[in-house]
Amino acid sequence: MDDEPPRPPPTLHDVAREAGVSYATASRALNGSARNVRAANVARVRAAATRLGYAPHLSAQAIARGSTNTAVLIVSAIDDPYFSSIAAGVGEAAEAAGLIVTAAIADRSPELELQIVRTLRGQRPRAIIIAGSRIAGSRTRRAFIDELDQYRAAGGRVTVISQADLPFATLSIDNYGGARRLALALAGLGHRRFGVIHSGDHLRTSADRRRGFADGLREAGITLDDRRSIRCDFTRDGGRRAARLLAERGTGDLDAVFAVNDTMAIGLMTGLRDAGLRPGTALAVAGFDDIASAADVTPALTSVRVPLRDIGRRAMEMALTSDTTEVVEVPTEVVLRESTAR
Amino acid sequence: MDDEPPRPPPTLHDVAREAGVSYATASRALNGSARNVRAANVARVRAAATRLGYAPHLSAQAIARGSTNTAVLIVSAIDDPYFSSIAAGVGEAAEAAGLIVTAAIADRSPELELQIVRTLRGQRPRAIIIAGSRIAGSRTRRAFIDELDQYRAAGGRVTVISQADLPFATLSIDNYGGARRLALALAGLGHRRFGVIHSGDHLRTSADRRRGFADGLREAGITLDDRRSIRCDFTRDGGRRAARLLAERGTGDLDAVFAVNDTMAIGLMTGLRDAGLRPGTALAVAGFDDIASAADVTPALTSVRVPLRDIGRRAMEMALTSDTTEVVEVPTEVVLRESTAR
DNA sequence: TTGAAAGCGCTACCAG
DNA sequence: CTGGTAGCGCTTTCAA
Repeated sequence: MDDEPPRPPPTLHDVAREAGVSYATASRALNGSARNVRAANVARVRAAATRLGYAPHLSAQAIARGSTNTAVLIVSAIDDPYFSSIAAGVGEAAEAAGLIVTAAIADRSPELELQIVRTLRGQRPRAIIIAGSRIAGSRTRRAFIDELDQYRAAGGRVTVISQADLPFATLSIDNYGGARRLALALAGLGHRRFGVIHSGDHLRTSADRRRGFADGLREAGITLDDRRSIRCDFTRDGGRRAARLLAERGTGDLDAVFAVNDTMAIGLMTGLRDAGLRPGTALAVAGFDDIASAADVTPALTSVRVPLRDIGRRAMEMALTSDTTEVVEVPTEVVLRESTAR
Repeated sequence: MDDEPPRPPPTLHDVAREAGVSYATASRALNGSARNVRAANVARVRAAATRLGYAPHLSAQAIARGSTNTAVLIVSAIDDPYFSSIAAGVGEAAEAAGLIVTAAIADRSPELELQIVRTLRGQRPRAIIIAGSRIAGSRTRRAFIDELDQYRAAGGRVTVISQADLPFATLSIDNYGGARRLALALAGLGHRRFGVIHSGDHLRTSADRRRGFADGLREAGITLDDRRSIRCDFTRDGGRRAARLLAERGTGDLDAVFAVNDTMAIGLMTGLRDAGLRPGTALAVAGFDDIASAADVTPALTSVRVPLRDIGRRAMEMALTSDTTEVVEVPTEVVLRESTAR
């Protein structure tokens, strides 16, 4: 019933006519330097715009001005506390800067991610923020860098989160150091026989955390036996699956497990419980990221704090200000809770 | 060191020249109907584009074509499992439809939300999806509806999630019914003296769930005493604060608490524990939404399942297909777990 | 302070 | 199949 043929939205032209002024004046009054327009006219134009429900065509503005008010954020998954916290920070900073955020989810493959960057570059955004990437060692790496270089050559800003191996401004999370200190702390608590739940070394974050953990243990005189590691998805369900495997193979040779992120660790805890093993008692568990849920599970999860929201905010700010390809190291902090021995 | 003056990105013109064909041919080969171009030329143009790192200016395309490939998603907070799950679904469907998603976070005020809709309408998106809104009873309501009506009059699609009181296509979550059935189930388990943790009735979702819960109890012959209700933020920390208040005033008159969403319920559980009260034992707790964490806390949280990701996906699909302002009711399902009596 | 008009990068129509 | 060109909605000189 409401199916009238779409009537095109009013243009600046319509507003000008309605207000009885010229096109140029209307433009100035609405979106330009209104101070160069007689007050009465400004009012007239504003009124006409409201009456008509005028909303400036952002694409037309972009093309005429030669610039946009857009920023692009690329994440691997938005329903993951790690990324959604970062996204919240990015959104906060974007709002402060008057930018609109376009979010892309690149959860499948490096190819898709490359494709996304290429497309989104076409938006001519002011900044591109890459949080979490599968590109690291992949075949697409070169093309990816080229794409972003081209973007930067045209005046675009790139900030990468956590991936210090790309030649762009980077907010580098100290994954290695955090994991290393976590290992030392756990050894200090008396844990000796460790397992690691990780996602394979193609995910840079997983690789760095695993390496840091192993090195920390080594410093404490403990050797990490790779046969006690389990590789699974970087997700809650990955963690659960790992728990099942662990339960099947028996946990007699373990007294603590480090999962390379909290989401996995929490899934692991639930999975252990399903298998009749009490996490924190039968087997200590530690994660990484210190997402909000870490403090809400029982026993509360030992983790390594990463100021994710803050990182998102700073990534946006860096993109907007820094000229260089500087690398800023974000410190991480071990947070001991009940899931590991006291 | 890398600070050369930005060289403007290559245009189609550059590509055409590089390929030795006309502007029009280049356009056709790249973004138009390539089948109307001799294969050799297509190849030449593609090669030139790659060589130059050409990416079509999306705004220019939008303006020339008169349409975009954009969809807009408005949420109240992205770092909240409720919204991020919906966002994941929206993203999934958007990708399938070849759309780019612009996400706006409207966490402050109805005014800001109105402002956002107005701005984003300027993007001329194909669809606007509103998930969670503070507009419901507010003063801005009329202006908000006008804004969206204008958008729709120009051929835009609007889908609202959960807010069945706006005159747009709606994916209505059965908040009332779910809460009502939850109340009946809890009464069936033997719980008698209930408290409710809510966020005030200006948040439609909170109001509906509270009302449904009260009505369900009434059917079971139980009267909900409003003095046992606590109003707090719609967040985890809101729930924690409620727990503190509850602990202070004493929980002697309660044997179960319903928090109007899981995030609050989980914060409540943590807060109770901090106060030395064992949730699920001293006091039963139930939530709403059945977010992933609900199954991961201990005791596992009784809740009402809402298929959030699915809702996001369907919202996008509805926006793209449905012509009408139909209202689709999404059923919810009570999930009993250990946080309530067995 | 105003209006006219030249673009911005691209699509699509019209001739050839 | 190809090239020329008139717009798309807006900003921003340039003159008046």
